[in-house]
Amino acid sequence: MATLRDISRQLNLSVTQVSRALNGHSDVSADTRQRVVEMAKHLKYQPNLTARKLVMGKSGIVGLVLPRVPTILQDGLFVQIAGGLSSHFSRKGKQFVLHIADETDDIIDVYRRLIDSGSLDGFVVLEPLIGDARVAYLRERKIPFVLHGRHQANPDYPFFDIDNEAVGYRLTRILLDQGHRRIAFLNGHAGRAYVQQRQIGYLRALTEAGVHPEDSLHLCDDMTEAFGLMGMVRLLNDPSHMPTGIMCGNALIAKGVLHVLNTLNIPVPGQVSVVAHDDELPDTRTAFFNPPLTVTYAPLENSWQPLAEILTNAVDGLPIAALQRFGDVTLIARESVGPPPPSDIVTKT
Amino acid sequence: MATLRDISRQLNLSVTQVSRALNGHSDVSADTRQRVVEMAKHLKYQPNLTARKLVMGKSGIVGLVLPRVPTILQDGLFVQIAGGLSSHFSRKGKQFVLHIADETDDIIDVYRRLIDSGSLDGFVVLEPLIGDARVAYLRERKIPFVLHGRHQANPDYPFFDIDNEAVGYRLTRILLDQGHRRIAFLNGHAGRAYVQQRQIGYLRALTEAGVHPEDSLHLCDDMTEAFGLMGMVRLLNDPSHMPTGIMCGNALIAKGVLHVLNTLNIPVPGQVSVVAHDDELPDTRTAFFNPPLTVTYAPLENSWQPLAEILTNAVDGLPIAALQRFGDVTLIARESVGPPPPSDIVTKT
DNA sequence: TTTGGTATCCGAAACGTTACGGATCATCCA
DNA sequence: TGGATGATCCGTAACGTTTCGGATACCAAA
Repeated sequence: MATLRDISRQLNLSVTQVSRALNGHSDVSADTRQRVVEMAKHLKYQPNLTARKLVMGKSGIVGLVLPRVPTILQDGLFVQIAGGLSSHFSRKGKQFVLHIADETDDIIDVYRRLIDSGSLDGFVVLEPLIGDARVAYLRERKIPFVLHGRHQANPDYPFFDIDNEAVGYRLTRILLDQGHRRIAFLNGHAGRAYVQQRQIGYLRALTEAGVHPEDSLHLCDDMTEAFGLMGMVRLLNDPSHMPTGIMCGNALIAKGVLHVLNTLNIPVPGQVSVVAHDDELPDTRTAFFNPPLTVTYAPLENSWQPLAEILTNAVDGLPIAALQRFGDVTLIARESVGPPPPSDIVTKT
Repeated sequence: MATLRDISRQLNLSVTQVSRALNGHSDVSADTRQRVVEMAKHLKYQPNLTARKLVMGKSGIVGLVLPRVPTILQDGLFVQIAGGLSSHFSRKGKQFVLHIADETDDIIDVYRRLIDSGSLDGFVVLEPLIGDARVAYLRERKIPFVLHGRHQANPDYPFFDIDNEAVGYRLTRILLDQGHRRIAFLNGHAGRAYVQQRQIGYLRALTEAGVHPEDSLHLCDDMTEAFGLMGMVRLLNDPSHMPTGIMCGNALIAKGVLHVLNTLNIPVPGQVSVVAHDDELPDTRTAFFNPPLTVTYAPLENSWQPLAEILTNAVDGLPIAALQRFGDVTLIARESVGPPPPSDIVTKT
């Protein structure tokens, strides 16, 4: 509860000078600064964020708005996201708040209220859609934000993303290089930008290899185990077109796919090879799948720190170049990939 | 971005009067008030919360601190809690923020930092332990808070709770009234206050009925389906003491219990009767259990509004009498309860 | 006419911080 | 020695709101 004024009186200094000392300004002597800092510690001084915000126009608080109906929030993921962002922001001296929007509210209205109330400096935006309305609104109002992912190829706004086209391309190439020609892709929900980008990579790899893409082999749905189950069943229903390679948009889908294959005693990778992208979702360890899964690996966990850094920089007004970053994707080869069965090789050549 | 000053200039009034008009004070004429309100609407005036809180000393923000390791956070529950509280608080004109504490941090330190930064007016405290350290700390610092549950019988702090002793008592009575004498209670984690209170109700009902409680029939563990499974298996391992009635602390436990009974083809309620307390956890509909479950019913969902109201009142300094409320518990009789098998009745009488 | 009351309004201060422009003093070079 | 330079400091204003005490005008009662 101590104020700058308290410190200044103890030290026979002006409030101004104390403020400058504490904020690391230049025209304050080393000696004075030290005395101020010590006295601040002694009096347990905590800057009053409210007052600071009133004069600076910034609150030091950033937020995340999530819809109440959790599409991405299976199991512990929600906590992981909120916790990860929260701790990295607090490390940067920012408060992070999470706002759960009522399902009945228009999401843009929620942002509008939050912005108008003037207590948030910026936002983290998750799961961008193609042509995302939130992005459009935040850009229009010139509110700092950072996108987890992108919603167009070369954006002029801050983002952290992995190269999803490369993910699609590499997964496809793993299978192509083994000789597979009929490769299915159980991708994510159609509206998502990264889904589209991965599809582009997938198609590019196929056409490069002279394989004509088949629409029936590219399935889009929510990235759940259920989709993996249903999708795999659907593929099996058309034996003549049965693919020999399966790409899964995430580990949950792969779980469903493998469940079906294991249940039907279809050998993996003897008859069908499976690869996936692995975000390292909670309780989903691809290393312990049956068989252990070959994946492109980019833990979501690695996103929180860059997102926090980028948004912090965006709020501080750094140039756009400092606000765009890519995350690493590594390839982990395990035991779920092999050449296609001989019969299929013959069929194709 | 319009300020009080803007309105006052348009209307040839003082800033003071505009403020008073907008805040419903008394000494402002009806005519003036109307003009002010209209002008405010016209200029899209939004009160600057920062300025307001600076002068009033309150931030209008309340919070919830949760540990990152989610004990209570199975699946969608977390979102339900945060969303429910959030929307009810915003209806009361308060902002609600959620803070996920790092698992490494001492929880009290987290509260300390949050309080010292001065941006939170009060807290919602969930899952109180017996002799809860958070409660002690908040009381010591005289920070408003509301407890979901109590951690002692007649507390002098704000809380919302159901009568857990009655829950224990009523569940036990349902079974006693049918003639059961060996009644097991798969209760919750031992440190929790409500667990203790339910145990008290359970014991009271038993002794009232002249039944001597057996320690081996009262099991405590986390309220999960796994506990239901394990607990039921444990009970079955001692056939001589096999209970004819099972009480479950929540629906998840009951799910596990019924899973075991169904798998072993033990008829419910023919051989064993099962009752539970039902919080209406996400994805857990006791009406559709096999058989449909007789429960004491008190949806968690009903807690968020009273909690928001009570904390709001506490922050506003209302007397303690206005800050303690009980939630309703209703009894829903379904098909999981019947008399014990004849052999057992004979044995007992 | 005076007094008192009531309804309506206003100016100034305060909340705690930062930004701006200027002040003071010693030092240094011409 | 005069004037410029740089280091260090300070007073004041500002952010937008609420509150406090007092002002004004009007009307009824004495």
